[in-house]
Amino acid sequence: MNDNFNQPYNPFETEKKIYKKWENSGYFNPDNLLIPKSSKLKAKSFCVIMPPPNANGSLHLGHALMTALEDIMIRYKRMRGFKTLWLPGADHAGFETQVVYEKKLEKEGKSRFQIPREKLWQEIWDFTQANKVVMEEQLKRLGASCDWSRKKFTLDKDIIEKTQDTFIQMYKEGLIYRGNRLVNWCVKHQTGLSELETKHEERTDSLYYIKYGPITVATVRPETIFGDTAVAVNPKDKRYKNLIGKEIEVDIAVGKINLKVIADKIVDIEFGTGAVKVTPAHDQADFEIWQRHKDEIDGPKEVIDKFGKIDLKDYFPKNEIYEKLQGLKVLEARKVIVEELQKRGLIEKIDNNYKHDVSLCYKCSNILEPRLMSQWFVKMDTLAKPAIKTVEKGEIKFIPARFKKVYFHWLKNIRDWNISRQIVWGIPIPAWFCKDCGEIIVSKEKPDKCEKCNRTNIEQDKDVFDTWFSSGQWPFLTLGYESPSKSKIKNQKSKLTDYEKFYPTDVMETGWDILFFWVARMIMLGLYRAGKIPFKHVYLHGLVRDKDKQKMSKSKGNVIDPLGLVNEYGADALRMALIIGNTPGNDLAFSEEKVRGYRNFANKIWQASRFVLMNTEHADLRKPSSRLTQIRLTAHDKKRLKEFENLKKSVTKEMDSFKFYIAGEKIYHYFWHTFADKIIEENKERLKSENLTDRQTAQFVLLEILTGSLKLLHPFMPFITEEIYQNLPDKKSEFLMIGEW
RNA sequence: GGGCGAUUAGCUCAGUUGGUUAGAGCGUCUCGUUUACACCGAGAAGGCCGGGGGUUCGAAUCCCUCAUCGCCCACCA
Repeated sequence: MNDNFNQPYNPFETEKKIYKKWENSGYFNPDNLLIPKSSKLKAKSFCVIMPPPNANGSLHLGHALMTALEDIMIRYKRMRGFKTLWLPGADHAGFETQVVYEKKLEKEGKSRFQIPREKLWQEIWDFTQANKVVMEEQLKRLGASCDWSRKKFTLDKDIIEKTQDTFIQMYKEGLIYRGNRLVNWCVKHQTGLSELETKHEERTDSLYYIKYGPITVATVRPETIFGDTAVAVNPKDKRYKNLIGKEIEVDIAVGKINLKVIADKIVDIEFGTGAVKVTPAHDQADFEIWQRHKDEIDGPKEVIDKFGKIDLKDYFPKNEIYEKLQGLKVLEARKVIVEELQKRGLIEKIDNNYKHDVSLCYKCSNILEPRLMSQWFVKMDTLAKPAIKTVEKGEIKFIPARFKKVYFHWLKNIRDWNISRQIVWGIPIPAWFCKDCGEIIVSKEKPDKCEKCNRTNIEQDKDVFDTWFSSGQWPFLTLGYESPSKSKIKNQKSKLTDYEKFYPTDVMETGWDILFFWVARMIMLGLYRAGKIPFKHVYLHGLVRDKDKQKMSKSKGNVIDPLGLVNEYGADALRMALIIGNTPGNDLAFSEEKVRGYRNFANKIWQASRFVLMNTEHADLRKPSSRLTQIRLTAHDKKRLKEFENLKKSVTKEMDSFKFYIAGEKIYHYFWHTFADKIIEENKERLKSENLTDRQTAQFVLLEILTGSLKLLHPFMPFITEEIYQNLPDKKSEFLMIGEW
């Protein structure tokens, strides 16, 4: 018995040692993998692009789940003889990271608005680089068998350039336009957001009924009346029939304005008074009403500034009321204007129990202020159609399949995508503006002069891309996609590129919560730019919750650090706890007890292996010739071996259909309750036997099943299985990691 | 307002196209110091498979309906 087998099993030292060995072996890199001669699969490839974790903190349990799932797929395919690539990376995560960094600054009593652009950018760069190092170490501790030689960052030079190329190409083809539209503006973070970055919450507010001359309108936002440009009613509403098309004089305290009454079918006759004030600059629905009635009514009048404060200077002369309101925040202004209107007897009634939804910033939960801004938009309908089709045709499969419906619904109702962000942390938009004539020039390099007026007063768009615009291109960018013209020249003679070998990738494994943010956009952008789907399968895992099914959050104090668990119980145990009983698409109730249970299992594997090896090391099983002559399998032995073969088949089947939670449980159950509890027990007598044949037959059976079991277990519990394999008397390959399944 | 999911043992969940007495882990209880393992072994208790109706020789599984919970989407001021 060799000294390596201390007990109980100690994962801490073993796991670090084993990972180093793997890493030094080079077998994480598919280029170094030899395809076994016996494999019928030849040089088939298998590729998973890791969802790049945000480089703004350390890994949480969700990342550990992602790592476990993907590593299982990768290790399984590698053992099945595929040229297997798992490509790691990290995401600069624009807005997310900037918010994290801002919070850090706030704690130090600083504000990002006081730091010059370039300096802030450099600070966040250093911050993310430091985080990347930590994250990579953590991935290694979890056993991730990814190819570090190919790791990518979303701000790598080539990624930035190719992201910008896509933008330029889309602009040229009319898929991207600059539009002056209402965007979701976060007053705190001072940036616009896409509709996916908003959340909705029900609020109880007051609904004010305000007299607009002969008409009474109902509104929750009386402070926007300064920006009114019309009153809308439903064309079928008899009450207002003779007012449609006429102008009415409205007293709005700060002055009097004339508003045209228009008919629009969006107005609900039943709601309120059936009449709506139209404020195109500060309400999405009103903006759209204006677009339908451009000829009849005035356009947007902005009376709220980017800080969420009232600004009347462009539209009203200074007077007493003006002075009271100017510069007030929205909610304060609301009080003041209501008071003033009440004084004038213009408030008909107030419903204080009005329930409605408000849009909030998904990060800070402040109410979003719709604001009129010039931004870059991606026209989505053209991109969405092929993305729908390819899933309908089954070229991309969802696991679980029900997410297809959610995907279709979103794509069929998709709205144009605002990709401009008013932050510093991100990929610069390759666009330039002529300060003299306003011409827009889309180009990576600064143009010498304006294409239109020939003057040289040119400045770059200060905005950066929505982070999902770059990560949406991740699969083909990380694999080194080159546009066809370039790649032709380059590869006439040379070997296949990664892109040619691995794209489309095989599986995209990620959380269902970013189905729209990321998965849908990768499909659209992959089809658009590379002309091919980015992946064949989408495996969506759920959220890791605490044992009471509560969402883990810092404020609740129920966050569990995966590395703490790795240190205490080992990565193998943590991986099992995350995988078993966890079906795709469903959230997981996670508890430390579960990890402890699988730590016990790891020890079980250790002890059983120890027993088998203790009883075989002097058996001289190393020489096949002696083995063959001394072994006589009984009917029962054959039954046991057959039983294992059946297990292997069934586990293989589950692995191939992405049912890792079942595969893992089957092998777990077999190893503990069949191999350890039954097979070892029933062979103890024979191991003590005087009869050499009996003894060696028992040794053979135990060793055979142990080795096979280690293989089946390896994708799930890579460390302990490799460590034991290294101590086996006759191992066929250098590592279990590249052993034949 | 649309849509999705869930409801199975005390807890967390499986149950693949309908097919014997419905499974696992954890927990509970009883027994056991058999030299691989107490991070263990042997055994046990525990379920009108949310309610109601239907299809079927047969339903946890298919259909309808109701209830409760969770989630996503949506420009009703």
